[in-house]
Amino acid sequence: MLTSSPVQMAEIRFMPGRAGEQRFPAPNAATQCATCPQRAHCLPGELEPRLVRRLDELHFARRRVRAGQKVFHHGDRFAFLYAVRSGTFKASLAAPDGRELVTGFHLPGELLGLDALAAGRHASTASALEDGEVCAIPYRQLMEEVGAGGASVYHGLSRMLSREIVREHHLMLLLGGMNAEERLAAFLMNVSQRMQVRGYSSTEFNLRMSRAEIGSLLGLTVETVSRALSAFQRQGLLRVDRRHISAMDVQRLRQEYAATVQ
Amino acid sequence: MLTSSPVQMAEIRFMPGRAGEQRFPAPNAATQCATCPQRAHCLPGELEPRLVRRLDELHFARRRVRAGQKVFHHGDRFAFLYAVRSGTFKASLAAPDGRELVTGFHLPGELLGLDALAAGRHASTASALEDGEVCAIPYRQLMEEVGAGGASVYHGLSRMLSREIVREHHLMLLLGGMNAEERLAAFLMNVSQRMQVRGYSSTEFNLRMSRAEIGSLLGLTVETVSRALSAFQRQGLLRVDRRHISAMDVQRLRQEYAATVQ
DNA sequence: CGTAAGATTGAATTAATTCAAGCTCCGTGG
DNA sequence: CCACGGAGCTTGAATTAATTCAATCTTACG
Repeated sequence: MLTSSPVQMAEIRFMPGRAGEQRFPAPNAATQCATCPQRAHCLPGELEPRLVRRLDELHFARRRVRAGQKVFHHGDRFAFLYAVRSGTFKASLAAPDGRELVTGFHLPGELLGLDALAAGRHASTASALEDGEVCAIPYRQLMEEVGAGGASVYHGLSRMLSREIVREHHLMLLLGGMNAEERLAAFLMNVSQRMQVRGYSSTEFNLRMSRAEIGSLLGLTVETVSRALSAFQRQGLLRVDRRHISAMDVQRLRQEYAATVQ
Repeated sequence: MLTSSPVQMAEIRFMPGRAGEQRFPAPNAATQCATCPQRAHCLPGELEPRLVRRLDELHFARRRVRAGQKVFHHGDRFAFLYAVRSGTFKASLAAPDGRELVTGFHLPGELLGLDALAAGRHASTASALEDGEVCAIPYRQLMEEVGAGGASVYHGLSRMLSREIVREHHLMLLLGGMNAEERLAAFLMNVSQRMQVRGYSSTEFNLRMSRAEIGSLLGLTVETVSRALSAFQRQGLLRVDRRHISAMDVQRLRQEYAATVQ
């Protein structure tokens, strides 16, 4: 959802010269799943090494996406799934009244477009909250891979689909049964945990999205989000400086707002 | 979610003698997907006839589930997906504070347990709102089918997973951005539409769940659900008699509560 | 027929929204 | 370089929608 620093993140991913930060400093590293720093959290993380090599033979195209640009728009014909390679992305729906409803924020390794399989058209819109890159996975080719005996590719993908369902269950739980501060606490703990998994600090990070976008995800207004953040700061649970969160006391946050995180 | 009448529903499904209501009155009809009245809305609906026959060779076990009984409980080891064959089922999560949070109601043809693929354990609990039957689909065997070249089984299943994601998107949209009456209107229109797809009346049906369960799904209290229903009745949008809804004016409901339905 | 669970309705309370004002930071152009 | 302007954020006060509390009613079921 957010990175402790955009510069740092870019460095880890795109400067193969920096040994120690990248485990496989192969010359052409960045274009292959096998050597992608996100592979553990991404589709290949679900596959045996043999199949990852096969996946790489598909040569996924990488696409730069500038902040604010869309990866796909709802209604677009579905041809590719997108894996976030770097940056933070926002998935959203158009509400009947025209408003935009955020359904999730996506960090490196996560897939975009899983709701498109149902109807062959994208049901949501994905856009970049900061400059980033996605890998375009041609769905048809991926399926041919399944046909050619790579049934475990299917396993990996369906597990990611299922994971998305679980993620949304948690969001529903939050929307259906928690008050404003519990929602925000759950959100922050979720971000914290996902940052940690990716090797970043769990107590200090940058929110890449606006208060309004957080509110949209959590079913709250901007003002309520802002007030809740201020309240947390007043209680000494964290420090807020614009979009930078620091000194977050995850443990106290958890016990005071007994909320499950993804 | 609900049926225009339990008796009627049972008859259609389990009395092969009643010609005209059942399109394939084969002697042993009920045990085969190929002749199941729900097949169009279920997994086989996504598959070519050849594969449906193959699916049938797996001989899914049917399981009677009495009202109130569980199909599976969250935390259970995942081995089967369940297709609703008859009856109405409720999927729910245990909230951190112990309350039960309903995540959906499931009608014949819909799958239960799709959230279990992610972790190999059921993430939710499914129980029957009335006596009914489910087909237990052994997931491992289904996967072997994919391995043996039935890649379209994969397609069908992933489309159903994706559809579940879309369904939950709509629910989130509802929870995040609508007021009480809009939520209930969206819920009723959703039920109405699903009833219609299954060949029942879209303007008259029985709700199989309590007001509390509807409230849980919609993020509202029992009282609020009750008040909203009364308001609809006062406006002449429908008639309520306990759990029976009749004379529902879908069109007016839609225009007065401009809400998208699944 | 009596009881308990579910549903309805009203009144009081509260959490969150809406409305409104002002602040801060950032980029742009004078 | 600094001022200007706007977007995003914060804070306060008023309003409102929904919850909570409470009482009553209905009906399904033993």
